[in-house]
Amino acid sequence: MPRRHCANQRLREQVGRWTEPRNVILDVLSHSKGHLSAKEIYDALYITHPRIGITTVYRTLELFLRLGFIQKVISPDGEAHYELRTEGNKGHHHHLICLRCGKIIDYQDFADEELELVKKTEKVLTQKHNFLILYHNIEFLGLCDKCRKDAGDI
Amino acid sequence: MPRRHCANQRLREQVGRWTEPRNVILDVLSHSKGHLSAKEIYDALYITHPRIGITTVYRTLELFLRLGFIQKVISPDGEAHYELRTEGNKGHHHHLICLRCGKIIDYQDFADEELELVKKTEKVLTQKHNFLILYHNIEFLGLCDKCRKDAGDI
DNA sequence: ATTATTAATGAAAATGATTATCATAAACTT
DNA sequence: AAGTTTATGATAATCATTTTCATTAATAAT
Repeated sequence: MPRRHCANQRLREQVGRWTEPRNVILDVLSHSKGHLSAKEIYDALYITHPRIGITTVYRTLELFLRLGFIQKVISPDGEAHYELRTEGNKGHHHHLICLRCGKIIDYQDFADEELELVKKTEKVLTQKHNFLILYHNIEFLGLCDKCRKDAGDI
Repeated sequence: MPRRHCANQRLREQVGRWTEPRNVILDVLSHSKGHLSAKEIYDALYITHPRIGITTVYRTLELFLRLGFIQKVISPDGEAHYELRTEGNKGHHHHLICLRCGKIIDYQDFADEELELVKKTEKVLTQKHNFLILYHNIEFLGLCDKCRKDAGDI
């Protein structure tokens, strides 16, 4: 388990045993900027750790999700992609998703208002629906630069 | 094809033939508030139109999506749900999604700022990434009222 | 340290949503 | 009414994700 987390009692309990596969999978996630699918993680792993099965990748991603280490983004075709969540609000970003090729672009240049608005909205919703909000996704869907050009056949 | 659309030349071309299945599927969508999965639509149909196959449901949803009649929301487990898109901004809403049971709650009480902010953000993003934004999703993920209570076993 | 206990792993099979195939049927055209 | 084209639906294929279960590795107990 990453050093910054192992002091956290609640996490320690949920984690159970911190194993090599978990270590390596976290490593792959932290050394790639993108939003990796389970398959992509498995492939990246396979080079150095061919013994690690894709089942473990799925199980580990589920664990990391529960622990809040990562975030899940589902692309338009329904495939799940995962990315590391950064500490605090540093690195927090939203997504631009291309409906044609599935490309995911991050953007981070929020207006200051954006964060405030989200906070405010969360508060209202929490009260009104008694919903415990853990995180949010904001995504803009459309066509990316490339696909705009060769999108005659949509 | 719904009367308000049949004057639209571009739509007419994309639609081709307006058939009974398409009519019925649109009907199911417009008579339910929720976010229906393909299976749910198929089941609803089956009572009155057992001859309509689930393949047609999928194909028709894809068509409606292309035409902009409906919107696709993918739940945390990756299953797609579809809902009618309303004219203009009436009925525009965002989602609260429960990570445990997958329940989707709509909310519509935006701050006025929300719409403005979205517009502003869209403009910035369009310019910066040359991305054509068609629509956006804002969703808050967490635990719903019910699941908060019996969530001991997460 | 060694053994016992328990949790994590991985191979293989199962699941389940979505897509592709293709022969048939329905809708338009002439 | 006959011919042409498009949509349909049954079936099979695909593909991401889950389940199952025997094996292995990590922690606890001795």
